[in-house]
Amino acid sequence: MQSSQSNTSLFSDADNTAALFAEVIIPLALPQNYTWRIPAHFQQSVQEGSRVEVQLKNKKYAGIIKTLHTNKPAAFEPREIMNVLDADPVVYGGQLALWQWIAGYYMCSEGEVMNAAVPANLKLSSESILIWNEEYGLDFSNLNDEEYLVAEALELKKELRLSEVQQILDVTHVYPVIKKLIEKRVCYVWEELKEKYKPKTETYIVLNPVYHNEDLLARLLNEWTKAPKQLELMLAYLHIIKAEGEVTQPALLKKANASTAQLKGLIDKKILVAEKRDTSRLPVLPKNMSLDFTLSAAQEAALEKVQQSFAEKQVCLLHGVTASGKTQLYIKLIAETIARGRQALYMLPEIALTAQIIRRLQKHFGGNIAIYHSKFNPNERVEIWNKIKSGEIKAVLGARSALLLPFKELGLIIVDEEHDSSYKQHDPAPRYHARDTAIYYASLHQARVLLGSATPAIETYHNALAGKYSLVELNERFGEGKMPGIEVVDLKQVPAKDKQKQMFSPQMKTAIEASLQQKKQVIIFQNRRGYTPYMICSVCGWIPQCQHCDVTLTYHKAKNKLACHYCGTVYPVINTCAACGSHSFMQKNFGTEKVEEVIMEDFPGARVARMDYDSVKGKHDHDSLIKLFEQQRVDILVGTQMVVKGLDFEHVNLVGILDADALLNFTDFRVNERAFQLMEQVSGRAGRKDDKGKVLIQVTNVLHPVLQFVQQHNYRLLYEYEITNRRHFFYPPFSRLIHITFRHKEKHIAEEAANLMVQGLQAFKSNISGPAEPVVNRVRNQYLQDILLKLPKDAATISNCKMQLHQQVIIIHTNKRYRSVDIIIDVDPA
DNA sequence: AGCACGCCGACT
DNA sequence: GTCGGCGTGCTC
Repeated sequence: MQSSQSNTSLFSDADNTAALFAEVIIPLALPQNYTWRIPAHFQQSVQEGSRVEVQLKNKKYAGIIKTLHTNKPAAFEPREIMNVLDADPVVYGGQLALWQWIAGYYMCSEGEVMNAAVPANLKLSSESILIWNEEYGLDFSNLNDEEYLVAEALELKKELRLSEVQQILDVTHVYPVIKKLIEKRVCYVWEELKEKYKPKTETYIVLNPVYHNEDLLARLLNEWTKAPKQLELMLAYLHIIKAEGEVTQPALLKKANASTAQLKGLIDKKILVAEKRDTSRLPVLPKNMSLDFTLSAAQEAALEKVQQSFAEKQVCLLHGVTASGKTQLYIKLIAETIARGRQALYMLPEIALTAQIIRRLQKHFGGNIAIYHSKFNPNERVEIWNKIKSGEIKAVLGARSALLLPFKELGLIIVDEEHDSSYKQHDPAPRYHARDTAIYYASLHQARVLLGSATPAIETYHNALAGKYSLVELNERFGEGKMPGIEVVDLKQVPAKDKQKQMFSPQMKTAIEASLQQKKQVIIFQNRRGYTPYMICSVCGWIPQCQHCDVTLTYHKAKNKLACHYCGTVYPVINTCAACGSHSFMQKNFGTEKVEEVIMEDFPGARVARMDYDSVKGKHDHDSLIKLFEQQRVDILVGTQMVVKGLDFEHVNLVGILDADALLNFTDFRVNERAFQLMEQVSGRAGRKDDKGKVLIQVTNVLHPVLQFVQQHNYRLLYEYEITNRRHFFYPPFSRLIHITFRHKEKHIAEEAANLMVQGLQAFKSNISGPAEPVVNRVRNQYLQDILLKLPKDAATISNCKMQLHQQVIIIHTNKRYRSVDIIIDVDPA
């Protein structure tokens, strides 16, 4: 990694070599990139995309060179770079261009993008080390207590890391004390930049080359006198090496059943040599590919359509029902991309990256495919990074962050479960949407994007119908798979003997019993966690709400607590009405916790498990619960929408949706879209080959259009319904409304910002023609920044804010505590 | 991200 | 008075 400085003698800094400068990306949220000078002796070794060691303020960083140029900055005198860290660039120009676009589009710094893209072990920053000043002597009389403590430790150990000083002192006092110590010349500071990536090494045992001469070797063995154990080991070694070609130290010792001392003896006698070699941390799989399956006629036709569409359009939406075998299409397309000599990226939402899909891909692509997601450790990441950069790895299966890997020649990006909201990164910048970013990336590099989903996001579907993307439908289940029959149970028809017992209609009960009897499995879907979604005072109707969110509090029976499902605050159970003082509350509705309890009462023989946010905390919980269910060690799985992410279960033949009204009774169109997606996805879990299965939907509003669409499995109808029945459309294909939230802890400042925004947008409004999608982007990119600059001095904090674009909602927030002002602006030109 | 500097309220 | 919290500005 360290570059050589061997050309130093060829160039002197006084040489008339043209002055060279570098714009460097530092992995920090800096307002812009800064420029360093390249001293003459580095001019041969620097390249765009390489890491350089630079000093910024008092710290050293490994930054990445974005551009090299000869324009000397007029406003300041650039410092010199201190070192070139890479002989070869760590990223290609393609990545740098993508970073720039992400930074611009999602309003963050390129450094923040770099932070998200580059493995931690490649983006080092310095650690301060205090070095004892030998000339100081031992006179500690002019030091105070804290200074004395550090000085004493320093005198003993000669140097201290910052973290060690923090252990000695109260954390808040570290810097002032160090400052004093430096002033008093007790010590000085050294900034150390360390390469964190360490290759993994293994010790190989090789024969001293001298004994490659057969005669010499024979004589050595024949004339062997002492140490019979060593001779034994020696013979074993020769045997193994003949069979296997090479052998590592632990393997040798194990196979020869020998001790380290015996081996050491042979090494000391210079007969054998121990050699440390770098090895890979990644599993080594054979690099052969096997595509040992055939596509059905429907799949074959869809594949052909996709391939044709790529000739004219960059992006293709593959709209295929659950279990239609989309993955097999992907595998064919990946193989084809590799055959063309380009790389392929297969993206999945993190939660869907299960062992099952990983094994499946590895079976077909062996060592040509790498897996990449947030659970890999930093060293492994560096190795994957380098292998992708070199082109050794041809395909990657990963979560959204895999998009930022240094692909050399990416030819195909598959975005599976394209509608999944976890493609949008929310919290740390860059707040990018991996699907949209993939599409941009493809346009930069003539790659193709395949979006796959059984329930496409409405904006994707719109783009497909509008002709921006091509559209391929796959409406048939693969193999003998049949679509489940969907039955709606009208809860109004269920006799209301006991309101509480309406959880399961007689139809639902019969169906569950039938499934259990057939030794099949059941999924019960209720999209509310907890025990009781809200409690209501039976005297005055008061409902406990969260102090921060105005959201009703859900009762959790296991924890015996009330919880806000919006902000997560937990409250003790309230027994007294805050409005009238009564002690009588009614529990309203039911969540998964209660469903589980009722099932255990009603179906005593059945094994029940619950899958929701509360029951599966760690990632392993999710995996192991899925495994349990897969192995049929659970009969009934109760869960929230979590049950739809993950896998196809072979033995499920009944899916029950207990309270579809909870999904349907919203006015917001975006929620209808989600309701549809959820119901469609849940329905897709039912039925397989031999048994087409059944979906039972309990609902009061049986005539709800979304419900009817679910029954017909027709997304297009939903889409048209949404257009013709416009409601609150905060969304580009239809919407001219922009919803912006301003947040600041001083409400009047948020209001002021909102007012300025309104003025700006109104000025903008007269220029609008055509669809609103570009309008939103222009407003955001152009006006928002102007507005922030125009804010009064009093509101200067706003200019320091972070902006987050989520779909078309722009949230501006500063600190943890804030008040918000929402504005909804109609930018329709009419 | 760090770190310095300046402002303001809370204390020996 | 001054200590320490937080808000703000700056880094080639």
